Amino acid sequence: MIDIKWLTSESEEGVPHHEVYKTALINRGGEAKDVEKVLELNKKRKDAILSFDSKKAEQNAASKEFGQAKKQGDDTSKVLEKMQSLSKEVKDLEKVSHEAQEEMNYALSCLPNMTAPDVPVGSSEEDNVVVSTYGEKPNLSFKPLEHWELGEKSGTIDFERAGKVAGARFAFLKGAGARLERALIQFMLDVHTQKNGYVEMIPPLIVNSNSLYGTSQFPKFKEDVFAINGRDGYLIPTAEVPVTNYVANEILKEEELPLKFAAYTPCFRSEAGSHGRDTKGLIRQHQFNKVELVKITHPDESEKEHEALLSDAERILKDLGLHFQTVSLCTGDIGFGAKKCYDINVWLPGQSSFREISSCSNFGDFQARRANIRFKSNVAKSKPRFAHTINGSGLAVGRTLIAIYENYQNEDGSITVPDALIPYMGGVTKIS
RNA sequence: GGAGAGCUGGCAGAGUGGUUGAAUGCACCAGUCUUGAAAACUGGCAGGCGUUUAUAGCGUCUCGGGGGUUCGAAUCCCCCGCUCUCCGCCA
Repeated sequence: MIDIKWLTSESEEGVPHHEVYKTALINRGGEAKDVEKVLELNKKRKDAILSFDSKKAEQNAASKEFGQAKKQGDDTSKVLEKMQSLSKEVKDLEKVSHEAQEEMNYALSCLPNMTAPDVPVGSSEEDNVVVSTYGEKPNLSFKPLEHWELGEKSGTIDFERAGKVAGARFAFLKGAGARLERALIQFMLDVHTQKNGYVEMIPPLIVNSNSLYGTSQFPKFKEDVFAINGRDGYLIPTAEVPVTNYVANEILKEEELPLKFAAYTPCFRSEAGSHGRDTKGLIRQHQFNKVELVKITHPDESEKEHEALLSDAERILKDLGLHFQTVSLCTGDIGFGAKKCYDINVWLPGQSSFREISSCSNFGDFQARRANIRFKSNVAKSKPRFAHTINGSGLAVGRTLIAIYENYQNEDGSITVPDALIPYMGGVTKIS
């Protein structure tokens, strides 16, 4: 959520912040009129609050008097009629004020976050900026296969039967393929908890609409999640939702920041609107496994913690010996709530392209405002402040499995297990 | 699924229609005392919104959430959520 107070104020140089925001919004592909609308609704809201407050003050004073008169046994029947009409007026004004606040809130909650100054300006994926590259393409002396070919050949990934059982965009992992998936989860969690200092968490896989609002999937992206019948419940599209909302509506102690959580969960996405994209293979599934990293930080530390989280995620790829690029997403490609975002794109020889395997975002206070995550220091009279939230995949497990299949494939269609995973594979060193 | 009890400030816990945003205790903060600490004592200590230069003042809202009754609701009524106890079922 954009801070409405910030939006309606001016910078020290006298530049109205709504103009600054408008520029940022246009860079993201938004429209300036959405900002105008919010400003207008905000004015309406303030007026409504003002008239309610003053009428209510009138009523409160009269009511107090009334109570005292009644206590003394005075005749109150004369004023009663006046009080009754006053009461009705107050109720009407209250309703108007509630509606005005909700209207403004809704419009405001549909505005994306303000991007950080160092986010590259651009209109699409093409304009993302590569900030670092690790490793090199594997030197394959044969024409590499795509991962689904390898999966089908080894009998470790079964799309066809998944279609029968569940429909499109599902898969069975089988035998050594399933084992590799499990090994990856274990490996990632071990690295993050033992080496990177995260606290492991297993969160609920079903959350309520409030939580989805808190992390800004709602109200704008409602169609992307699966709803549970008969209750206010949705399958999580990412562990970011339950784990970030873990501290929703809380005032944390300054000294306990940053909170660092690592959570493995399956993730569920309806993929509405992506028909025809990545229909083959494991790239885009309705259900996939992910190890998610979440940090709740002090505002002054969030940039630093964001960079650190990125390298925590990159570490997994380095340990697995995979070639990747880290890109800073441009204004046109960055997600709704992110202030700044890095994607890690891993090299897939079968597809002969880099594919996203992690997305690490700093949300600033955008989610914290919605989920009401605050912290306070012990210093006298210090006010609670909004924390910053950061999250990133560390990593998408299914896509990591793909990367291993394609990068570690042999000419006969078998896959060599990378060294880092051998302790987790129960003796399996080759998938065939 | 059935029956009952509850949900109040950071925590514990009073309060059952009229200056109650809320007693008290703990925690926390500031200070006095002390070589220092502890103890004791003194004072402070919820958040949102509006107005405002203001973390001053004033107004307003908030006692799980929403609605209702009333001149007036933490207190009465209805709906929803959650927690606990007992029974049933169950990995």
